[in-house]
Amino acid sequence: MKLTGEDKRFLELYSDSVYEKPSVTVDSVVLRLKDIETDNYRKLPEKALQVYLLKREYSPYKNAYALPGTFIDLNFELGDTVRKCLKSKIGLENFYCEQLYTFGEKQRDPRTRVIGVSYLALTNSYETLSGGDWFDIDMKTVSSKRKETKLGFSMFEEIELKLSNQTNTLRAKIEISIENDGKNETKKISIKNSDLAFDHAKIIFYAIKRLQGKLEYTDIIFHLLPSLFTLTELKLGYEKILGKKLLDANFRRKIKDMVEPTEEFVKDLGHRPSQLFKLNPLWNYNNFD
Amino acid sequence: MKLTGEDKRFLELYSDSVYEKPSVTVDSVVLRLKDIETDNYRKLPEKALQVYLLKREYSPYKNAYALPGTFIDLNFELGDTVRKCLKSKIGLENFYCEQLYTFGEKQRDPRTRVIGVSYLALTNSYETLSGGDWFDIDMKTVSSKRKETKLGFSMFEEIELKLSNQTNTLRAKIEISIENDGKNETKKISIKNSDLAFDHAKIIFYAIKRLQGKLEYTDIIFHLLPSLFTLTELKLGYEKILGKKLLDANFRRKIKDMVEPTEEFVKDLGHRPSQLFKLNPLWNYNNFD
DNA sequence: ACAAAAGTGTTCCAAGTACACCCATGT
DNA sequence: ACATGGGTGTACTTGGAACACTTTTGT
Repeated sequence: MKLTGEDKRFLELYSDSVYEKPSVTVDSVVLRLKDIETDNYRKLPEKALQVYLLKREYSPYKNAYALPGTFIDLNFELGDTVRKCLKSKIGLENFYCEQLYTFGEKQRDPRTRVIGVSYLALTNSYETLSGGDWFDIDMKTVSSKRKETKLGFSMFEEIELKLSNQTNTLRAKIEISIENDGKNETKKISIKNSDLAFDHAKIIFYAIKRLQGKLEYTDIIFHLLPSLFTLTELKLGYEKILGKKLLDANFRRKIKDMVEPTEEFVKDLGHRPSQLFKLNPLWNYNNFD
Repeated sequence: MKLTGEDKRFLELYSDSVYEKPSVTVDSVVLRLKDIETDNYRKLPEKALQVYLLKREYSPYKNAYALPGTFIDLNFELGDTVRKCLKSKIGLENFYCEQLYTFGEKQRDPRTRVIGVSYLALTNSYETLSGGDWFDIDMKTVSSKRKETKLGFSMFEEIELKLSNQTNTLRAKIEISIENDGKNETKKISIKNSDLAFDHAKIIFYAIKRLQGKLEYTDIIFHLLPSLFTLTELKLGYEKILGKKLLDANFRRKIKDMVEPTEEFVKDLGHRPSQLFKLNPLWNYNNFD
């Protein structure tokens, strides 16, 4: 809608300094699927889902690991801020990016009120990043209780998030509690004993859940794979992200329309050469994100 | 993670006034499914999907319709701000609420840089709200072009959003363009000729898409229906939101596990009495939102 | 020969699609 | 009687699940 003359006069006089404002940051969960080579010449490399974290240089949470993020600059769009931040802080340039969730809890940053707009960033290249470290992600449910009540139910789930590499292991526990009284349902997600700075363990948790959810009905996984891949490689990616084994024959049928065979094969592997595939760009899904 | 002694000393000295901060608002898309009675004594009422909008009292966009929203108060959680805002501005108290998306375009508010955290709010009561008006939502694709290119495709879609009641009709056009070059895909969503204030037409569009998406795999629709309902009423709700007809027998099978029959029936309707159902609180889905 | 992965075929079962049909009611 | 919605059954098709099996390669 166009501004009226009255609006323009109003805007000339407008001053927004009267309201106290929060700080706003963008934080990115940068993920990749990394090949983990084995010594057996026949074995294919396994895939590891990894997140890139930076060790904080300053208080608060000095020396703790955190997501790459920055306070926003009022002259940049949010998406551009994410790209600029990842390029300058860790050297990442080509990646897929989507908005994840906005965290605004009063106590999430001890400095001041900070609204954190989080982003999911996926990369398929192995370009060397700087300033931080990749961590293998291992997330599993350690307990899950469900109790039927008179009118509804209550549920309590504990999830352990373990981020590790050769030198560090970071842990966090995520607790999800759901109360349903037959009429209203309340869901609380809280972090306990996190080794990460701020609420970043929770943001990573949201990112993994988003990735798992979208895996099923979008082509999002291809942002984590090289442009040419074997079907087994694709399957290993699915399995790692979903945390469960898939049956080969069924998997191939299921993703058949999403991919296109190429003329290339991978050889010299001690087993039958495997055909390389690429994403079929004509495949589409009817969902909106 | 716990704060260290160093963190505590740092925080005592911390002043955040050096950074220029944006304003942050919360805006809510309040939706309901309203029965539209007909004069034929046999006919069931149709359902209309409606959104509640307020006429702006001040510049900018004075007299234009807008979503209920407010600048955030640093002493309240975001969700509490939404509840407080909707209670005080329109008198809505019981509703389902989930975060939708955060809009941050530089030019979305002519006053200053405003980060808008939007929420989807659903109500199933017909309580009288004040200060604004309900508008029937009618959204349809008016054109859709898809062109295959050498390596990928490009798509352009125009969607018309029409919001109307007895006294007003508001329109907006949403344009979606997707460019896929086989490697990267960029998607742009822009509004043209919106009769609504700010980018609120776009936010409503996002809300409808979210609702449509979650309809298929969650029990979200029950937040728009009374606690007791007939299966036809439920089906009319699905049809209205999805914008397509469903087959009765199949629909009943599909939602069979989600609902529980009660002992009550609706009579005096000029046709066979219909059994009233309620949501089965034990039904659950494995998805995360 | 054999280990490892590539790739196909078959059977069973669950779920979606389309449609025909009967039931119950107030006017 | 009839219009209207309530409700069931059935035949067909599609897609997932489970599993057995063959092919191809480097060492």
